[in-house]
Amino acid sequence: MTMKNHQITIFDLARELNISKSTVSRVLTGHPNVHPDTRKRVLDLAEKLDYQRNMIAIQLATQQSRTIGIIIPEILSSYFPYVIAAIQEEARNEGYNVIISQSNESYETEVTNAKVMLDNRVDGVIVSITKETLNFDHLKVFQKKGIPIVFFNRVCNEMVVPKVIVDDYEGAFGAVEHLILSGRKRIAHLSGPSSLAISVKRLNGYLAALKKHNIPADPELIISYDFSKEKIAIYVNHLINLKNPPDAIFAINDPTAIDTIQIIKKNGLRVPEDIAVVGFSDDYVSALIEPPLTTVAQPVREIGITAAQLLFDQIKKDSSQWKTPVKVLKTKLIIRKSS
Amino acid sequence: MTMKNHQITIFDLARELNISKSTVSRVLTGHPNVHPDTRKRVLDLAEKLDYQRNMIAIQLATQQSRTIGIIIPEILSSYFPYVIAAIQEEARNEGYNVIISQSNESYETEVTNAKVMLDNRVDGVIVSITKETLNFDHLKVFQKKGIPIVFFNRVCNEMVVPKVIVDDYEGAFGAVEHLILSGRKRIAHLSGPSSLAISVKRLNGYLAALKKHNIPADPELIISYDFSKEKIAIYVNHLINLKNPPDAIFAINDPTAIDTIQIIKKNGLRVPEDIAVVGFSDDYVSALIEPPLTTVAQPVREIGITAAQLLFDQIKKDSSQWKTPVKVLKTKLIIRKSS
DNA sequence: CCTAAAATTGGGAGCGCTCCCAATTTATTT
DNA sequence: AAATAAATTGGGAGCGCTCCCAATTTTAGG
Repeated sequence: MTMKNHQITIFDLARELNISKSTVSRVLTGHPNVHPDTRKRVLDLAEKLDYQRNMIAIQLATQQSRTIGIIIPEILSSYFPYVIAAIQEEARNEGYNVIISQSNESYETEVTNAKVMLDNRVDGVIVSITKETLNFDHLKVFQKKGIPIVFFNRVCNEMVVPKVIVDDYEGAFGAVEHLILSGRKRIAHLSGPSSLAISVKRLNGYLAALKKHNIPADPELIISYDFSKEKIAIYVNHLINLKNPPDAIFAINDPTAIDTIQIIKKNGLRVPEDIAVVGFSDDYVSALIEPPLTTVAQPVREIGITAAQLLFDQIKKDSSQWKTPVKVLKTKLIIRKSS
Repeated sequence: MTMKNHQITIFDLARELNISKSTVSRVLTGHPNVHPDTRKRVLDLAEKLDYQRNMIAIQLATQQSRTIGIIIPEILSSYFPYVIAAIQEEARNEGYNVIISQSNESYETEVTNAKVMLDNRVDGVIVSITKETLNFDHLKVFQKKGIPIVFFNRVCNEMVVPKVIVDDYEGAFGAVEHLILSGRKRIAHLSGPSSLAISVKRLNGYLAALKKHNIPADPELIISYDFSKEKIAIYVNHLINLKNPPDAIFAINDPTAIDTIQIIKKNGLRVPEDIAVVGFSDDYVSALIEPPLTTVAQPVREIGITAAQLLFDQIKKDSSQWKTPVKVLKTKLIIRKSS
């Protein structure tokens, strides 16, 4: 029961200056047609009275929330915080607020979050889906209502809207080729859930690199998993104990790669001597672990900025002029000691 | 220019059912005094027409934004994301939205962000200040306007409001005592800016531990720095090259400790054999680096939950009943290989 | 000095909803 | 069946602001 002391409104300012609220509104919104003297008087009084505009009223009147939403699967790895930071920066420049929601990799939560965004009348959303998301009705609603939506990282294939991704295929290809060129013969791949396009693309990059170098793909060495921490140990141990174990592991992402390294070490094997490991994303941690992780770096900042720009492009234009570009950004292989 | 297709309002529902908007409003807000049949008819139609309530209008009418703000210095280390995740969870349970803003350790930005929160009429804020924040007028405004505010981690001493902190003194004391008990004689301390209470408290804990064990504090071994990455190398190198160098370093936080380890290693010295290192916070990274970092763990989840609860306590009560508890949570020393 | 044009201001409806109070309908009691 | 109480509904003002259109004032032109 927040007892708000009566707030100062434009009407108060108007009364005090003996002018109309319309005029006050004009100067406060930076409208040009107002006498310089009047403008000054209003501004001075607003300053003096510590007037604070009520965005909620403005939003209602203008039918714009000046808020964008970000829906992401998690915030605890370093990839998303960096992207978010970049998005927020762009949003601030445009004078927009940002509502962030984590889905915690849960489809249900993602649906709820989308609903909340809708309730709050966001002017646009930037989303990266959960590993569980197979149905996209909750996101198509935005399209249907004419609310701009932009995907990044984990995108929805069946929706034709702007997207920002990296060249996962090429990134994976480069990483695996690097392993091959450094003499690895049996390269395993810890893949992600096949529902995610990034999983498939990285897997394809992996397969293509093998093929190019005439190494037959061994199904035994390809494991698709659902990002659950507990499972990694099982899979890595399984790989290690094969009669013909891998001499390298290419992991779908850095957290997986890092855990993989821990488990390999726990088994008394050495990285990279016995098994080389390569990850994807260049998390903040990756340079710090022992051995430092070879990984495919993503331009996180650029991803965030691009996504935000694509969104604001739409927000500013009439929906009839919307384009649906898919920006594919370049990755960069960072070779460290783990390979 | 988002072309919003005319949205369905409670008035539309009312007209369709031939009842008044008041009644529709009643059922939609869960008001009890409404005939069950009517309730059902309204709910069914709302469902059928995919009615979506307009939170902005509700906010204006009720004078409540149902939004809380979080102001933090940064989001890129793992401490804050964890705390935020916990706060968001609590907020969701209470039906509140969350606006997050990073100050990037800049006072200016913090002031701007506070203003944005005010513009958006947040019902409360949870804040952790930047290292630069010495003036608190921008935060006192919340108090003045009767908007609940709760501090955590980096708190403002001159404001009497609820706070959530950990026992920094004791945490530091325990960490340093641990170093002493494991035989270290010359323990340096990389402290934070003295403007932050946590810096002072951790420093005091450090000093107290030395005192207890009759080790004279050597000013040469105590360095206060401003969290700037570049400086760490300078300071650590300086310490190493003293005629009488330290055999242990207690760092104000984990990022500092981690960088310290890197620099020590770069100098050809071993951790912990030559110099032991202890950090503070138990960042996600800390267990993964080589050697794994001994650190003082903070109950991040509990911190977030507690802060949120303290905030909602106030939001729900009249300001006359506000209490100003300072919750001091326990830390836990996690001993790993770096000491 | 009068008139037309330009600049500036005011009035008022409207954004979608809540909530108080009064009106109406239904149920209860004697 | 009348009178009263309880349940349900409707009306309308108000939240703080924007923005269109009309009114007023100022400036320019002849």
